[in-house]
Amino acid sequence: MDTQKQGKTEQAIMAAAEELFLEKGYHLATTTMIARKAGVTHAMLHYYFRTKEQIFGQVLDKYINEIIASFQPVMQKEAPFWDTMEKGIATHFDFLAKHPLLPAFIFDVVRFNPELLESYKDYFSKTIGKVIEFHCSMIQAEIDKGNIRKVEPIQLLMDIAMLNVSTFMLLPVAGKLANTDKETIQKMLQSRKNETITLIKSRLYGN
Amino acid sequence: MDTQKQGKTEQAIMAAAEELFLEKGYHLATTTMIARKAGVTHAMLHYYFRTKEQIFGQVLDKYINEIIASFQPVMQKEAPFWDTMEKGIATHFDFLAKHPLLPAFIFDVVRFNPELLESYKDYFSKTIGKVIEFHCSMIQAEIDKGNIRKVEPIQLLMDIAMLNVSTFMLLPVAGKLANTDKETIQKMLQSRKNETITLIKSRLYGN
DNA sequence: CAACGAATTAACAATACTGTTAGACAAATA
DNA sequence: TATTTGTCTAACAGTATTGTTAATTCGTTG
Repeated sequence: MDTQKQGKTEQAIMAAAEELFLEKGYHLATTTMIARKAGVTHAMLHYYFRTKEQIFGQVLDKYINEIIASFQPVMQKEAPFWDTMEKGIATHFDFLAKHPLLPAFIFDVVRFNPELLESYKDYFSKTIGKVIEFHCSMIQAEIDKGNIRKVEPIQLLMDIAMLNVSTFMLLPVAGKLANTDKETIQKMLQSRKNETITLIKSRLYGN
Repeated sequence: MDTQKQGKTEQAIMAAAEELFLEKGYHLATTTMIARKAGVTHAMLHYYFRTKEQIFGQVLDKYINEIIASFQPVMQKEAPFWDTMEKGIATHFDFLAKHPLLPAFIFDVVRFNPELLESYKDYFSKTIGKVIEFHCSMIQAEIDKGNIRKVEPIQLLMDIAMLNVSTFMLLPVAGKLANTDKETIQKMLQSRKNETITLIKSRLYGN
């Protein structure tokens, strides 16, 4: 809300909080660590943000808005069906590539601080919900026209979301389990975009 | 290793630890909570298991062995290619259905206690690694025979793993974000098995 | 029954974390 | 210059956590 010009200290705390909360989640990122990373005493954190939950709430708010914003540019009706789908998949993928820690962050919140999400639920259904419905009816229409194979639209969207999210959330984990070096993982990540697009295309067109 | 007949108390602690570690991960499941759930004082936990890390290690060990065991029955060479693939997907899916919290548990360990996994890495490549290689060469052979479309075998296996794991790890989270009731989610979960099989089949055969 | 060992408890120690507060300091303001 | 205001620090309080230990109970066995 009041993200205008904060003082240097406040900004430093906020930046440190963002990094640490994304990396470690709510409980494992302590106010003391955040303060140390920001180069101030932990009293400053409480001075500016009152409580840990407050500052976490601000970080959460920022990223939820980013997520929701990232869903918007996908909906333009004029483009041909498959172009829209492909662009949707790619946009979703690219957003995740820019924020690879975000899925785990949200996952943690759902798991351990679900009450913090209550206030966003209306917001969700009015934004992301709309995007899902848009795509579902678009897919259904294309089925009705006989242009693609019969699929459950919501299942197809889940396929896409799962493949994209797991690419950034699970693939690196599997990589660590298998002792894969970072460059290899990076290359794998990149190759996933086309793989997902191809997979979904096969499902719809069988080629 | 010595999972023979433990005393009642030891078993109760172990059972409570399993539940809580799976539900909350290493850091958020406290020894005090585990003890309370087991109906004993927390001193008993230290009496039987010495440290929190020890008891966590035992839980981890148990589940890693279950995971590895679950990969084994998939490899029988005689069956036709697609039967083997389909059975592999279904087996993987069914195992996850039986242990829906396991992916998040392992995810947590990789994130927050990676040192505990070091000792398993050899074991991994000698078991799961073998299964992956087996399937990769099986897929490659089928491509060479011209029976299926050209795919990167490892990508296909990642598709399967991602789709199955996300079904149990991410779908319920999405459900909570969207306020979906439990029965609906349960039905969605079940429908995912066929969806994944169909999706992979399309990719390989285009029908 | 006596005695030994295992199981259990309650109390304690040490540490870490969140949050508060009194006071110091500095810069703008009157 | 004197005052006020916002910033910052150091110290503290309160709680929760992991782990220890001395004392106690309980069961088994000689």
